[in-house]
Amino acid sequence: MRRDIFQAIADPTRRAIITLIALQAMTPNALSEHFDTSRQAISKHLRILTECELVKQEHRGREIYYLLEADKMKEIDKWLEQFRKIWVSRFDQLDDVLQVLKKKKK
Amino acid sequence: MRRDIFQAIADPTRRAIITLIALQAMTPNALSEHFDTSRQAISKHLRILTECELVKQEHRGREIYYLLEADKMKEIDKWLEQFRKIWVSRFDQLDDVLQVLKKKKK
DNA sequence: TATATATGCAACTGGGAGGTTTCGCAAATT
DNA sequence: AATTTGCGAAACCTCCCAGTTGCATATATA
Repeated sequence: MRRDIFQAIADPTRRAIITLIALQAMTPNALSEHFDTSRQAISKHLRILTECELVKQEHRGREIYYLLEADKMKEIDKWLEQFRKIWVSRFDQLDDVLQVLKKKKK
Repeated sequence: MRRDIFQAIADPTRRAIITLIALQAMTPNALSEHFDTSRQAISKHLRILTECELVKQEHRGREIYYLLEADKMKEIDKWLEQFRKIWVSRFDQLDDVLQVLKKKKK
């Protein structure tokens, strides 16, 4: 079974879970109230997120709080890095154009 | 059919395609030589990437060059933004720790 | 004009993913 | 001790998705 972070964030429900627990740790029950699916379905999503180490458990009595491992998100950031260079060069090109226009004005 | 950028980059082959054409525009044939799948399979991936506006076509004779719409990648960057705040606060906490250590040294 | 090349599209297939329902276990409550 | 509550795991179902094969179309070449 493929289990990487990109596959994990592909599902909109999982992205919503991530956003929710980014604010504060939550239990599966509390989470499932925010969605139109069963608690078990949420649990499956949490299992996947856990396997990707995007999420961590914290047992408190019979409740399990899930909290975000925000650092793991940096992997996506890292992958985006290669494209940021392109964005920058685009901006550079735009700068060049603006420089030319400036000179013409003078 | 769901067609969003997160689902698009979930597939490792599509991520590789994106990385390849980020360097230079390529045809489906040229692309398929980099993979262990048929040209048609690559074409399907390109279709999905096109529908997500992650990729643009450029017809030259009977060849079709695919080039990256790098700006579209910013959408991922945008989604990551909400977690960057958490990274920053983590760094701040680390800074605090370092400050304390510094003071103790003095 | 006939052939080779580059590509997209349709039909089919197997496996995986997300959902539900049912069950069992552990902790809290009565 | 009996019951309620919170949770995960297993079994099952449906549907989507990535892959293949075969075919149609358009452009270049002989």
